[in-house]
Amino acid sequence: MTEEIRVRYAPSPTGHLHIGNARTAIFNWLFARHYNGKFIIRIEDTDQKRNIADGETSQLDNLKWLGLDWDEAPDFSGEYGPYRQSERNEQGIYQEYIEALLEKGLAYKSYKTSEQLAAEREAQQAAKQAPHYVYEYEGLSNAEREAKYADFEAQGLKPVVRFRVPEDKVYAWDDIVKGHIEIGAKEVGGDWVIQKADGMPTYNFAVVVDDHLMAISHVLRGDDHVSNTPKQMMIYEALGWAIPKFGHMALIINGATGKKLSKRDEDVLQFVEQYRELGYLPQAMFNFIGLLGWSPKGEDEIFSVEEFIQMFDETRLSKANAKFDQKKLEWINNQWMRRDKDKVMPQLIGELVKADLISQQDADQKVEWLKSVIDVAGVDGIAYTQEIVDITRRPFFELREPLTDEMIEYLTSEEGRKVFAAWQTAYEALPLTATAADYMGAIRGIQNELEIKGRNLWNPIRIATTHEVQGPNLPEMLVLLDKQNVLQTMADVKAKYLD
RNA sequence: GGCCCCAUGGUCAAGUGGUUAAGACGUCGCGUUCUCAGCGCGGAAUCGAGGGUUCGACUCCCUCUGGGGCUACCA
Repeated sequence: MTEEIRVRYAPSPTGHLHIGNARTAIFNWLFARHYNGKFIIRIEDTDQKRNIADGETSQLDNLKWLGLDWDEAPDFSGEYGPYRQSERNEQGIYQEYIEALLEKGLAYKSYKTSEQLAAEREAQQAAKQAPHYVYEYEGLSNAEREAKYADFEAQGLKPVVRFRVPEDKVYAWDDIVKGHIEIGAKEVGGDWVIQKADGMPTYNFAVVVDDHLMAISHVLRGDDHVSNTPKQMMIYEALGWAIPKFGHMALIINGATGKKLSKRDEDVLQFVEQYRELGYLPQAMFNFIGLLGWSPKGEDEIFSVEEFIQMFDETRLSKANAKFDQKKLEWINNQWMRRDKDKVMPQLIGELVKADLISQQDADQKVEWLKSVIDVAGVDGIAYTQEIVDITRRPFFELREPLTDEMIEYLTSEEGRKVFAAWQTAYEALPLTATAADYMGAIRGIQNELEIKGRNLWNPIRIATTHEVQGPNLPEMLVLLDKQNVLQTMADVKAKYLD
């Protein structure tokens, strides 16, 4: 490739950053970074009704969080700005080309009302025809058409501008991911709107003007844009512009519904922000998304962003839709948490504070203790940082109360009582400086003395000290627990269940 | 309905005419162990169907089936 690679991610600020959008952004970014090209962000905010206030900032913020950066964007304009379509519209950029098309007779003004349009469509459907726009000025001369315009204007109607589709043509391109595709012009549904009644350009028109003016070389986007491509090619052709290379990536699908992941699917967390809040790591999200619809050469699964850049190869993009696999995401995140344990530690501690298990002040003072607690509880088995709360809550921060029937049974059985008594004595006798090995020694001592082992030995001890029958390695936990508290806990258990 | 795309285990997928059809997630079993997690070992599980082409098809072609996308004054 000789010309400069310039790709873009062009979100509309109608919501927060969705997994599907994030993937489009990531692959475009990888494409740019791998080939030393430019990555541009353009905001497509031509639907004023659907724009939401923090849509743009939220999208950019989450993109940044994922580790992306950009060469040109609304917040630090490059030489092809502005990068917001609303601003470009204000500058008359689209208007200029709409007028050019109007002048050449390649587009025209249409005054049909939405009621008329709906009626036409209904009639067509009733007649089992594909919905299709009906050109209203057939056979009229320019002057006659202008006269009609004036008529409609006099009635106070606002026009849209429609592109006159050359229906006998076939639009074909070699798609970067799907290969050769061709679609007949008559399939686009007739003359389509390029400028809305409010003066805003439509997506399919603006995207062409902007991609051309911004010198975009490759357009990598979702499969759902395939049928837009012929419309866009018409505009390139009508304006005499070179057509960029297109690549249409397979979509991400909701495993439950089998449909394109939609913002309305509530069974799947699908905003990057939601994962961020649960404590997924950005490099894990990137890793997971980067493997969705793309596969590397070897057998590894865990890659850094740098490795992705280095490995990127657009020919390995998958043509088949991929289901979103939450379990795999969890596994990948787990791998990253373990790999970057030290880096994740502050975040893990933060979760405990957020969950009110400990105050910020105490947390600051007891950092080393917290690290040990987290270490003993085990990061190895959790999917995301927020889960650290559940696995450390008991017995490090609060005891289960009351005991379950199963626990009471372990405790009050004949063997249980013996173990409890022996353990109470042994524990009291151990010094404050006792190590995990010392605790283990004491427990083994009881085992030998009473000839009780396994659960019948361990469960009464666990219950007496932690109110649990399961949890991390007990000797290691005991080191971290406050001796006075544990003694008190044992005394309480004894008074309540054993006396 | 029309047009377009897709099709390897439950999921992500490698594979580009000759392979024992990789690997990962998940799942199941065994082991380690007081339990959970982890770790180790092992197992089950895939080429949607039918026709061709070929000495030989998961790989190429056709048909069918199934799935998905689009079909707006949304992007």
